[in-house]
Amino acid sequence: MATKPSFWLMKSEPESFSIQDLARSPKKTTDWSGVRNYQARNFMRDMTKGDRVLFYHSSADPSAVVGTSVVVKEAYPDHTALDPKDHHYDPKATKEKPIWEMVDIKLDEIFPEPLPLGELRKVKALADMELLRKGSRLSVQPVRPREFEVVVQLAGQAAGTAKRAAKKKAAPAAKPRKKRSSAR
DNA sequence: GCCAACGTTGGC
DNA sequence: GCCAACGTTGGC
Repeated sequence: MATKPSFWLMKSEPESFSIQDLARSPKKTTDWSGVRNYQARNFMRDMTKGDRVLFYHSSADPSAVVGTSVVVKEAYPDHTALDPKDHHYDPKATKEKPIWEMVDIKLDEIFPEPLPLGELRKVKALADMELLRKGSRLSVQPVRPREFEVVVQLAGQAAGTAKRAAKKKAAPAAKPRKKRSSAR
């Protein structure tokens, strides 16, 4: 690839399409139809194959970054804009001028533990993230490489913490060990 | 081109 | 369910 991969964040309400839905999709891939915001569309036009995407659950309990995915198909017309029966139908769109576009993304990983918005706000290195800006509503947004890296790293840490907590919880149920002299 | 009214998003 | 922050629409 000519350029380095870029990094993005895409929002979805888990009620309509969750990362678990993505995991169950054929080839763990979905098209990102239904975006009806020009800025978000323009960002999708900037995407190239191999770009990495943070998957975010909005209006969730709690809202959180829940995993990562990869762009596998670059922007092409969003056919749902042409379908009068579709919820995202746009009467201004035509076959010649589709207006709206979408990309395909494929699941990379589901984080062992979601990273809630509240946790992300505590992290200094993420202070400039678009997602954390007051009143930010962009459903498709760029993420700095550094921010992407930090989020993925945090997800790894959170997983470790959760594992240790689970172990601790399970420990009291375990049989008390017979003491024996250690050779060490 | 201005701007009020309206609709939507999304955290809380 | 509330409401702040936006984006869009349409009258003028």
